Amino acid sequence: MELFEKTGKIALGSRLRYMASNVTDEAARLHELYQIDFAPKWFPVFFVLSEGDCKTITDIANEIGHSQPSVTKIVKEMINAGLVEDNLRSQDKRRNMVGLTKQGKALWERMRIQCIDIDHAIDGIIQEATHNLWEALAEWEFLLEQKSLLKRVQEQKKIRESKDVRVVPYQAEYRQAFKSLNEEWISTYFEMEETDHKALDNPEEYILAKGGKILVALYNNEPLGVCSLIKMDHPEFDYELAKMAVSPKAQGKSVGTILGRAIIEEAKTLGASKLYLESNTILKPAINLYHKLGFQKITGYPSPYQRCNIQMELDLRNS
Amino acid sequence: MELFEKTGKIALGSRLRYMASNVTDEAARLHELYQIDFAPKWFPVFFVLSEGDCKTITDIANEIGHSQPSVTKIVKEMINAGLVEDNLRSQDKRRNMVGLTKQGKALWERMRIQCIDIDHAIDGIIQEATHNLWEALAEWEFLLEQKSLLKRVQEQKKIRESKDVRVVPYQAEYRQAFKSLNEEWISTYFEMEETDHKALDNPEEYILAKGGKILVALYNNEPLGVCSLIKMDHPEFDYELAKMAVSPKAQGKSVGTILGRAIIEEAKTLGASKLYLESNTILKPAINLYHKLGFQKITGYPSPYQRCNIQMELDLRNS
DNA sequence: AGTAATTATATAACCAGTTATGCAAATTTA
DNA sequence: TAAATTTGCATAACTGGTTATATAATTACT
Repeated sequence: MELFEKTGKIALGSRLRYMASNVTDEAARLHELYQIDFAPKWFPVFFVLSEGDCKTITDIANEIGHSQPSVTKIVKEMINAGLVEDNLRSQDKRRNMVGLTKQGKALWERMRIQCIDIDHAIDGIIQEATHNLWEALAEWEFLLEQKSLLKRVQEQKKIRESKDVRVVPYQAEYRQAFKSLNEEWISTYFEMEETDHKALDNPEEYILAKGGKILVALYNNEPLGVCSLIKMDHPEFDYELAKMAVSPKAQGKSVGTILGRAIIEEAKTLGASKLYLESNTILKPAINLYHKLGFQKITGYPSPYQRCNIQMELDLRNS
Repeated sequence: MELFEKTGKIALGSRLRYMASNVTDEAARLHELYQIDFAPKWFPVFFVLSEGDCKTITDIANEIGHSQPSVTKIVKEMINAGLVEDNLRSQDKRRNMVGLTKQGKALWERMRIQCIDIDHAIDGIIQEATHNLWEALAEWEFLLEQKSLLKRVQEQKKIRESKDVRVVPYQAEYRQAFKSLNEEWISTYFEMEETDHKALDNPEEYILAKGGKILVALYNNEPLGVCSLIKMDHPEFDYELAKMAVSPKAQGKSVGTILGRAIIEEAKTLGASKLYLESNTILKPAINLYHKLGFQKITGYPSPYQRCNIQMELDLRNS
């Protein structure tokens, strides 16, 4: 199929289905070649039953990775074909124990020969090819079990989108965003306090004029994250990292990380040696982010905020 | 799936189907991730329409390798979703020209980004894996087009079965087979002649007693092929290769070749230096076999058989 | 020009699987 | 020990495809 070269790997599913149906069609004709009256779809059930004892419908389904109703249907067909018997010995009357009939066992003996021929034929193709399809499938089953395709694509999306996040200094046009993004999370988890209102209603005066800094993260020119450094009058700490807020719309774009790293760089260029922050352990993603950025938990400083139950610091002289 | 390791490569079809369904399921969830209201099965149609102009149902079906009714259904669904318009300009009123709507084109632009992420994600798996599934599929498509799986298995069957063919010297128990196998082909294509009756009714006297040899090919102890060397009283030729017959039941087991090689070996151990045979060009498979065994066409010797229109020789001193 | 053959599509019926559901038997819990 | 839950299976309805077939429009052939 030429199409697959054009679409790219997004058509992997279609390509697999296409190959599967080709192979299955040929398998059907193979049974004719060996003059065996056998539907290819019976094979997995037939195989597990050939291993010996009788089994329940559900056990077979689990072993072959089909749904239970699918096995029920196949077993019914195989009973009609005389290959399989059901309701074999079991005291549990819900269970339907299924096993091969004499005829089924005899057919299996003939089938094994056919399997060997097919195995050789497929090995032949593997020899001819430079890429081993059989091994590739086994490997992919493993790799996708480890980390699903969905997860892998999600990661790619994040990488791509985070490339489109720009961090810019605060300007008057972002005052509304600075306020609403912060109000959103504060009023969701806590109550707005007096100190919040002061800083959010007039950041120019309460943050910038006092030597602080505000950064805004833009995605498609829309402000989706904000963050500020507030100048502290403290023997140890130069700035407080505060009023960090990221819109829920921006999830999965690493906006928090990008903004955090940018504000730390900003602090460094301002000549800061130690940063301080206060938060609440209820905000798990935020705490995780601070940790990732290098902040360490500290204790014993007074806070103007009621909601604060954790304090952290970042020593910039280390890095 | 552990099963696939146990069944061997005969389950290739199942394994492919299993992987295809896994990948397709994840694809469906991917569209959710990107908040696109889109059924994965629409993708091939959507893709070919995105390439530009509108197309007929049948053209689309051919391009994506689906049946025409499948495309009819998909197009209908996409019309309901507002992505596609039908009955676009065409003077031929049988044709249903289909193209993307504005909305469809807009969706394609968003989708392209998604495709890139998926491509990257799949490339990532390919990097992790040692066997390249994508390339393997492309290669297999090519190799199976060159020679179908059916044909390849047929070849393996032939190789295996020809190993079970045993060649043994003539014994009285094979007299009936020697006669009937020869009568079968002679009376199908020609008339039985006087010379035939003599040799077939009493091979001990007319062939063996005169220093000739008869070999019988057995498959599962059943005589399915016969062949004889008849001592010639001739300055150039030592023996005539004659009364070679293979049952139609034995087709695809290389019985003819095996028997031919055996009788040539026999002639060598008898010290023969040149073999002779007569046949008819109507028997193409036989002539091919003689050729394969090394016989060369010659002319100008008298024959007791009416049906003979070609004569061949094999010089044993060459090999 | 009229008939026959071909083409493009829609529709119906099927196929190999799925999920959803209901029922009876068995097991667990109170 | 009775009630609640779980288990095993059959059945029904759906899905994404298929083949077979009917019909209308077009083209080819007297």
